[in-house]
This record gives sequence, structure tokens and C-alpha cells, in this order.
Amino acid sequence: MSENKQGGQSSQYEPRAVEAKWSEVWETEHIYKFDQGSNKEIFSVDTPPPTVSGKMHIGHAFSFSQQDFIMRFQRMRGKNVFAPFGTDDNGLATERLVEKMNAVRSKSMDRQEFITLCLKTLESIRPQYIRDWKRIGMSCDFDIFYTTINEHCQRISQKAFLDLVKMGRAYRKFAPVIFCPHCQTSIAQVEMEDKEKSTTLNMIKAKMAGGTFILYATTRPELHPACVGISIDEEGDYCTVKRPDGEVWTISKDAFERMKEEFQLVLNDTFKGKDIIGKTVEIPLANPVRVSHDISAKTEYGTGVVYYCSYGGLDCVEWMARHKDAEPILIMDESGKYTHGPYKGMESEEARIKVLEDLEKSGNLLKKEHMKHVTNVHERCATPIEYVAMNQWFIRYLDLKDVFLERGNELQWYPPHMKNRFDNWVKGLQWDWCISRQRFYGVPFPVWYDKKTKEPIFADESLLPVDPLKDLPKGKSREDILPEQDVLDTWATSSLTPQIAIQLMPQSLQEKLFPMDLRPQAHDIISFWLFNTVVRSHLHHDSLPWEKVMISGWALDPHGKKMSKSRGNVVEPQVIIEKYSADALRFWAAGSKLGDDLPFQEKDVMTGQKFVKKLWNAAKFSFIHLESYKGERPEKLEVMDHWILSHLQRLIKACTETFEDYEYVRTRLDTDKFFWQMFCDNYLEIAKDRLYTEDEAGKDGKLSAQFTLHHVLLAILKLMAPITPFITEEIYQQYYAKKEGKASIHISSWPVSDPSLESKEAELAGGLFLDVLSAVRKWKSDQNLSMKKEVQKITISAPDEAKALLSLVLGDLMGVTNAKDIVFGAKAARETGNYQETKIKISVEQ
RNA sequence: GGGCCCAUAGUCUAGUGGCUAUGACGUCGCCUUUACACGGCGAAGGUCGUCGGUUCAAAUCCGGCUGGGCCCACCA
Repeated sequence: MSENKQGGQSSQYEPRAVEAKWSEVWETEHIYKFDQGSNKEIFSVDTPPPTVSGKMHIGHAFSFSQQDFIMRFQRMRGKNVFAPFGTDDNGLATERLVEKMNAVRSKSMDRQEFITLCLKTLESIRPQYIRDWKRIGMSCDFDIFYTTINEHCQRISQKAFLDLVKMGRAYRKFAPVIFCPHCQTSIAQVEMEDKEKSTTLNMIKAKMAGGTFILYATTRPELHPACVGISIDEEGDYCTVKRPDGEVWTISKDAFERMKEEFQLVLNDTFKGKDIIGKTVEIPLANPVRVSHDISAKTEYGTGVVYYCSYGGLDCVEWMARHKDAEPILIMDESGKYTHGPYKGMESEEARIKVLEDLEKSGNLLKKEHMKHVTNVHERCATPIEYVAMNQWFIRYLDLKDVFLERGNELQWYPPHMKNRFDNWVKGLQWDWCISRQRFYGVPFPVWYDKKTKEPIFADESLLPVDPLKDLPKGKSREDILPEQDVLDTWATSSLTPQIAIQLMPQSLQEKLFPMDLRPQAHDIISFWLFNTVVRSHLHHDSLPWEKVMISGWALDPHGKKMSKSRGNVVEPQVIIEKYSADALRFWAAGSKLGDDLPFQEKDVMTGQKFVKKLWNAAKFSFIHLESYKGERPEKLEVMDHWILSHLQRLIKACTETFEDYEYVRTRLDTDKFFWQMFCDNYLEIAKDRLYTEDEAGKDGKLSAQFTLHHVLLAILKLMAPITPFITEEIYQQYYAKKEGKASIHISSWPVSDPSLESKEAELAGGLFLDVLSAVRKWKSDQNLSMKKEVQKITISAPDEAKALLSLVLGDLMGVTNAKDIVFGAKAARETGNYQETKIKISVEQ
């Protein structure tokens, strides 16, 4: 290659080739291997297993990079880093992906066939998916690997479930769950989102004993056949009112005030809600119910009368829980269709139209009011969710809310305010944890039921993992039992990641690894993954799962909006890496404080790319001048060398302290600034004069500069190594690796500040030096002159103490300003930058 | 409705009591300078959201307001 210059080294940095090269070397040389035999202090990380979705997205790249900064820092600090890597590949997300990729529907397939298809599909995409994580430079030990569907995880998950059964913490109950009629499965609360829909609020009248009517309003009229009750506020004021045609209605007093004009109502009689409790109401299209009191009924809303169905919404579910005597009327099956009477086979939308027609015909529909309201929909298909009752397994934990709050207090949160989200969630908990899912693909419950007694039969622990659909309990035949069909909630398994990862290690190590040091994750799943893991660890081990949590923010689009496929503002990290390099993307990810969201701006990645190239060029320059350097320390340091070394010591201290507190952004900002301004723009320019010197007289000055160059560049590389691991490795390997006897910069030691290199005097002299240099540069700029332009004489007027300091650095000052002479005198005119305490002026003669 | 976070030049951002308020991108002028023109030097650009308080001193601490964002709840 003709563009190759000195040393046969290509003058251009080629990130693609270099990053691919080091990825491979790190893997084949096991650079990030957890050392099982070591006595070094362990730093164990409960790394998040990303959900296999085909491709890593930019939010992953953002938060995983931040985790990796910490892991790399701790490794360089001498810790034995335990960083497993897992993939989360069970649950609905995976089912959806497999259905989409293979154009199938799980529910219309044979169950075993679908499971086989899931496993096969995952096998084909998982390796590529994991490659994305290696590509951004995750320094996990990829040999400590799990997938949440593999045997190891299934065994641990099933064992933990059986333990909960023994403790009396797991129980089975017939109860409503959130159900998606489109996907025909129960879903988790986290899978719901709000969506505003236009609909009608319908006012209905129902006949009461004595020929009067009670009024209620509903947005879900199609659930009439499932009406289980009517409630009012027993302490509220209600009334009967008369219409012009003589019909008598019962509504709240508040409602009367609002409705009297529209319906020309005349007040008939007023009374308290309790006066009508127990009265029978003939609900249209349904069985009669009795009026009851309920805390959710308020006279100021609607008509002050509420009708409840099984199940119209969470309010109805809660109502049923409070009214134990009411029997649910189940009108929807697992296909999301109605099973009752004339509406059989219809879905909600269709039934709503039909029911309204029927109500109108029977004269029970008084009014349809168009309105917009927010409904819960399934995030994946935008279908409004339903509540359907089924047999479910739960983990009983509502009694432990205070304990969980205390666990939250024991945890160290980075950043601290993220604990509020945890507290907020725990305080708001109202339901035990439903851990069963009516799906095909997941970890099965290790449970069968006796056909006769319906009692559960639990699997023998020594035989785990089991699949009740295939396996049989000891001593039973297929005819005796019914297998549990449900699978475990994916969170029920992923809440065990510390145990899953640690149990991949020999028994002797397991105790040392638990509790772990750190859980890194993003803030969106504090109430799920983080909370659930705390729950499981408390229940199974009476301990926190880890000492600390670090919570990353989100990557947003350039305007600060959430990225989503539907908005079309998604940025693919693979494209960015291809265009700019993984280092550049990581440099961007280091640009916000931990926990803060960061808008993705391509220009910020470009800034990272420029840093990488600048580092490459600065190193190239340095190595040219270090060829003759043998590693010796000069007897006496030049003042300007001492100046930058002194600043470097402060930088090292600051970066170390802040990195310990997970504030990697300080290291990025401070080191970047130090590198660019202090090292490149100033120090290298200052040192050039001495570095290019070949004669004997300048030997000492050159050696001092070489020592400094060697030292400062190495420190910069190491400080930036956790953030930009590829370029720093590439440069390190070209020069430092052999000298330090390390296979990789990433297992070399983090810099330690050296007090002998600090000098207040040198820092002061250097500061004045830069003031003068800046003034000279400004003068040259004003004259439209090249910075290299030689000048005859620079006159400096300054107080004595400044003169004394500047006289220490006149040689370098002459070199960098290319001045033939520098004198102290009175006739200077131009002010330098530092006019606070030391009034310095200069003038320049061409 | 409850909780939390945020508000600094055109844009993103640093700065948790005291320097002339940081850096980058963008803008303008100049410099082919032998590591780098994806560079260098210089310039313009900010009443640090708003009102009040604490203090010798506030972008920084406290309170009110306004505007954004996130989570939870409600939504007959």
C-alpha cells in the first residue's frame, strides 16, 4: 500500500477491521474470563439477559455500554469480574417473534410442534443476536451463558416454584386475568398501554320493584349479560325524579342537578343511598340483581349508580373481590368470543353494536353520548384487553410490602432517586403476583392434578426439569392425572437470574458470588425485573440479591421523543456502528449521566468518531518520537512537562473517584477535554520543539518530553479504555503491551496518581505560559499569519512573581511561538487572558 | 389526582454556594502547520424558564408559578 508511511503502519485508522480483530482476539484469548481459581476480590454482576428479538436496538446499545464501562473499570481496578451473559427467550415476546418469522399462529398449531418451531427458530437467530452484543464490545464472559428456556434455567425455575409451594407462598386460585382477545392469551400488566378511543357513553335504565327505574351509564354495554351487581353509595344523597311522561327514575341528587334540564325532570323524593339497598333490579338482557353499597360508587359521577360485570375492567374485578357473595357470570372464553345467548360467537366490538340495538328496541337505552376515553390495549396489537377468569397460580406477597420497602432501603441505588419508583410501585401493589400464563412456550409448571380429587401433584425435585405434558409423576399413569397446561410467567424465571448465573459455577464458588455486587438495568423495568428479583431473593434466601443497582436511562430520538417502530424514528445501532464504529457509539453512550435519558444525535457519534481518529493520530505522532525512548525517568523534568503531568495526576484522581460512583460521564468529559486541549492542542505543540531536537545539547529536554509523552498518553489510553475499548487496545498493543507485559489494556491496571509528579509551581507557570501563548496566537490570528510564522521579539510586562515563573519556561515559549527573542519589559500592549491577579501584557514584533 | 425527573447560546450538554458559566455541533474570519483539514488559531452567540426567599455571595440551597418528560392511579 502506497499510503503506508513510517514503520509500515497505515496512516489511516480503519475501525471496522480493527474492531473486528480485537473482538476476536478478546474472545479467543479469553480476556474477560472469570477466574475461578483466583483469590482476587470478586465483582459480580447480574447482567441483564436481553430478550431475543432478532436485533439489538439502540436503547440496548446505550444501557449495555454503560454497564460495560463499569465492568471494564472494575476489571482494570484489579477485580475478578463475574459477568455472565444470558438471553431471555421465553415468553410472549418470543412467541410473537416466532409467529411473525414463520407466518404461523401458535393457537392454531399443535402445541409441541409450535414449541419445536420456537426452539428451532431461536437456534437460528440467537448466534447472530449475541454477535451484536460482542460487536459493541460487551466484556462479558460469554462462556458463562444461559438462555432462560434451557434446562438449567427450567430446573432452577421449577425448583424455586416448588420451594414456594412448600413455604405456602405459591397458591392456585380461580381469578380474572388480563387477556388479549386477539392474541388469545393472558398478558402481563407491563404489556398494556393506554390508547385514546372514541366511543359512546350509554345511559341505561333498569326496572326496579314498584315500576320505577334506576339509571346507570356505561361504556361497555355489551357486558350486560354478565352483569353481576349494581352499587350505590349508602351515605350518598339519592332521589326519585319524575319525567313529563310520568316515568319515575332513581339517580343521585348530583345527577339530578345535571340532568334535570335535559330530561325535564321534577324532583319527587330524596333519601339516602342505604334506603334502596337490597332492592331488586331487572337488568336488561340479564338476570336480576340487588342494589348494594360499594366504596367505588360516588354520587358525583355519572348517575351515582354503577353496574358491574364479570369483567368490564379492573374496577369490576375489584368489586367482585369485595362482594364475595356475587357469582361471576363468565361470558367470554379463551378465544376472546362471547359464549352466551344471542351474542354467542361475537367479539366485544360486534357485540357492543348488537347489544345497543337490542337495548334501544327494548327502550332501555336513554342516551348515547359520544366521548373520547382512554382504554387499556395490548401494546403489540392495539386490541383492547379483556378481563377473563381462569385458574391461576399466584405468589402470595401482599403481606410483605413493608419488608420489600425495607429491602429497597438496604439497596444502594445509582442514581439514588430511582428508589422512588421502587417505593411507589411497592406501595401501590394491590394483587398477589400471578405467575401462570395460558401460553405454549415457556417454562412449564412441574405440576399435575389428580383426576378424581383435582388436588395438585408436584414433581419430584430430583427429576427436574419436567414437562407435565410429556412426563408423569412417580407411580401414576396417564389415566390418573391431568397435566398443568399453563407455563410460568417469564418474570418468574428471569427474577432468578442471580441464582441462574451463579449455579453455573462450582459449588465452592457459589457462596462467594451471592449476594452479587451489582444489578445494572434500565429504569423501565424497575417495577418488574428489579422488584421481582428482590422478591425472589427475599423469599428464597432472606437476602438482597445484590448490594447495588445502577439504573440506565433511555435512548431517545433527536427531539427527545421515545423511539418506536410506529413513530418510525428508530435508529439501528448496527448501521451506526458500520458507519462510525462501536467506539464512537459507546462514546455517545457515555455522554449522559447515569439514569438520564439521552437524545440520539448523529453528530454526537461523529464527535466520538473524531475523538477516536484524533487519538490514533496523537499516538502515531507520539510513537515516532518514542522510538528512541528506553523507558528511563529523567533526573529533572522540564517545567512544562511537569505542568501536564501534574494536571494528569488530578485527572486520574477525579476519574477514579467518580467512576467508583458510576459517573463514567465525568471520565469521558474530563479525559476528552484533557486529551484534546491540554495534550494535543497545547502540550504536543510545546513539546515538538524539544522532541525534534537531535543534538546532544538538547538531550535532557528531549528525554523529559519523551518520559512525559509516554506517561501521559498511556494514562489517557487507560482512562478511556472502558469507554472506547477498541481504539485504546489497538494503540496499547502497538507500543505499551510488551512494555507492561499485558495481553490486553483491559486487564492492565487502572492508573494511580503519583504525588511525586504533582507540582503547584509548574501548574502556575504553565497557566501563565498558556496565557502568553494564547495572546501571541491571537496576535498572529489578527495579522492573518500562520501560527508557525517566526517573530523577532516578544515583550512581556508582568508582576515580578509572574516573571519569575515565566522565566522558568522561556525556552519552550520561544519554541512554540517561534520567537527569536522574548524579553521582559514595560512597553507591552496586549492583555493576556489572566488579568485577575497577575496583569500580564505582551507585544509582538514581526 | 399521586410520585419522580428535567428546564443553561440555534441544537445537545458540563457545572450542587465564590474563577471572565464548560465542551461539542452549527455560524463567521484566518492559517496548506512536517500526528491529524474528520485539523489548528481566533471571533460572534447566554438577563443559566419565571417570581420570591436564604446568604457578604445563588445557575447552584429553599418556596411558589410556568413549561416539558416518565411512572402509578382514575376514567359508571
